[in-house]
Amino acid sequence: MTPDELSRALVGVVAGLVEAGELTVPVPTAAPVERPRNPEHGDYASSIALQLAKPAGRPPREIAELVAAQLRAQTGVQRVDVAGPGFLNITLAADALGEVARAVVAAGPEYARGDALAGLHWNLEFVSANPTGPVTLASARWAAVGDALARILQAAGAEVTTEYYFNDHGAQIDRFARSLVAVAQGQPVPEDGYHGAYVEDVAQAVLAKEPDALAADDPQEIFRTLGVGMMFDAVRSSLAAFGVDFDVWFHEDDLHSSGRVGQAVDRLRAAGHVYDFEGAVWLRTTDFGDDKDRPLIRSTGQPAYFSGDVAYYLDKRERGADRVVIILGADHAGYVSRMKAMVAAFGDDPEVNLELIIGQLVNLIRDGQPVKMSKRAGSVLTLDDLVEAIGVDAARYALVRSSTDSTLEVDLDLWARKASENPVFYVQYAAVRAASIARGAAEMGLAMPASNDDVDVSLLTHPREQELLLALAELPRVVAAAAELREPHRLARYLEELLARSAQRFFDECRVLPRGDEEVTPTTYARLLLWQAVRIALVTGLGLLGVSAPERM
RNA sequence: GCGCCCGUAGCUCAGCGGAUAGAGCAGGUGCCUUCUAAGCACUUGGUCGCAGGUUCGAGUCCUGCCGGGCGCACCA
Repeated sequence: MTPDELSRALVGVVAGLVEAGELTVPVPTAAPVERPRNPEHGDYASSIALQLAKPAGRPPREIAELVAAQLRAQTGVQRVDVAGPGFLNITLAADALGEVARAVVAAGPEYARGDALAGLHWNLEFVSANPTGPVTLASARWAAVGDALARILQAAGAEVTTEYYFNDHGAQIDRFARSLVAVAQGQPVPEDGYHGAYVEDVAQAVLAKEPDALAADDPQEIFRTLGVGMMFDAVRSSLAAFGVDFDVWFHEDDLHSSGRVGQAVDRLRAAGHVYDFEGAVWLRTTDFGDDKDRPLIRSTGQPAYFSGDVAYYLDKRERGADRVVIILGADHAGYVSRMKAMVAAFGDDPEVNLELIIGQLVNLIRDGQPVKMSKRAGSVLTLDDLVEAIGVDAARYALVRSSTDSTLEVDLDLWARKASENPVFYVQYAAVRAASIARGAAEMGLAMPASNDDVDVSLLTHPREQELLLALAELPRVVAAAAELREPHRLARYLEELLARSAQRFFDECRVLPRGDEEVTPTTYARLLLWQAVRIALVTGLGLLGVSAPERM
């Protein structure tokens, strides 16, 4: 019996009591089912009686007793106690709990899937850095989080399109091009230009391709086109090495050249939210809660950066996105109100159609000291540097395992270690042990029964087995919660603190394969089935985070 | 000054209104002729920043303070 099934059973019990006239309350759509912290409080606890007390106008313990009496009659429920102010402490029968292992193996990778977000099309944009330099450490966090979130939303039933928005239009690009030209001419980079060592590399690469570039009519245009193209390739290649690809690589320039920026502005003007002032065109975002109005077209006639955002949002909606999600760094927190206002100006609901995830920054620690970053000197730490230092799996896991609301410290020494104190190693090692046992069984010629239905899962009564089964039962709920809250770190924490930990403890206390002349028993098969379930859950869970689960290490 | 985020064990961090607040690291102590000890167990360590409020119940929600991070352009 899974927690979801138990929740439905509780709702059914309440409905029955209402129908029988023993309880007068609106029947809830779902009943809370939690894993109690204290194991003495059973496998699961429900506060349903506490929540019904008020609408029923009766003491919670009295309601709890009514529900408990009915719940005890359910198959799979071994014991129900009323505790404290009115909690129901529920213990499942061993066979009902053991069925979880069979269910996981039967479902395979589908076990983690749900349908909570089915029917909605999500557009998820992340990273979206200017093509004026390598992918930075901060962007790396959004690559890891965004990619994991996309996988998790899909696992929750959503249709997801991932997008990268190249800001390849406007002043920053011009500065980049001027920097390339300056370097190519052997002159110092302009004050407002780009100073990293890579600028030299790109400039040389442009010259290698177009040796006469500097003598052309418009050298800056050649350096702009070729240089930006090279940065596109560099960004895509860094992300690909990180295991991140996008469904759509969107170019800001397309919005301008195709006229969609103009169309979006016209549409807002027709809706009455645009005005002209001192030669510039403004969106009256203050009508929708912004601090000040924002320019769409500058008095120079050049479109302001914001106009691209406006047209891009409209474009996403017109391409079918019900929910537009954008992951941004904390340095863009100031954009939230104008973006929300723009959504409202289009007549959409800013609380529904646009979601901005503002994530905090990343700091690196090496030898116990912060790794210093100086953008000015160009010594910005990059995604490539991080991958080189600790590898893709550790990098992705480290970047995804904390709430995006918290600034993140990544201790390079810790994440490079091949030991259990390294969280990603710990989780992967649990999966390796599962694989190792399956290999051992195969080498012994130990074949599972023809059907998993013939495995007696009621034999899984050891405390470590029960703990592990309860952990396995949580996976679908954890994935659903991570999707609904847009918090992939919940899945990582579940994997290391609950699933892998339970598996390691199970490994330590419960021998599976027979030694020497020991007999193969029904328990052997039950445990092999349990390990199969664990491996599936770990591989699936790590997969949703974009982290591999090796067969051996 | 205004806005957003954070403040939980010595350190790094979990904890979508539930019972006696958790994990890893660091400190202390045990367990390897046994499926990978690349592991496990035990143990030390908390005024959940402070003060009010909401309610059956607050680390969690609200208000105000204190401390830290990031923003506050006709830049992108």
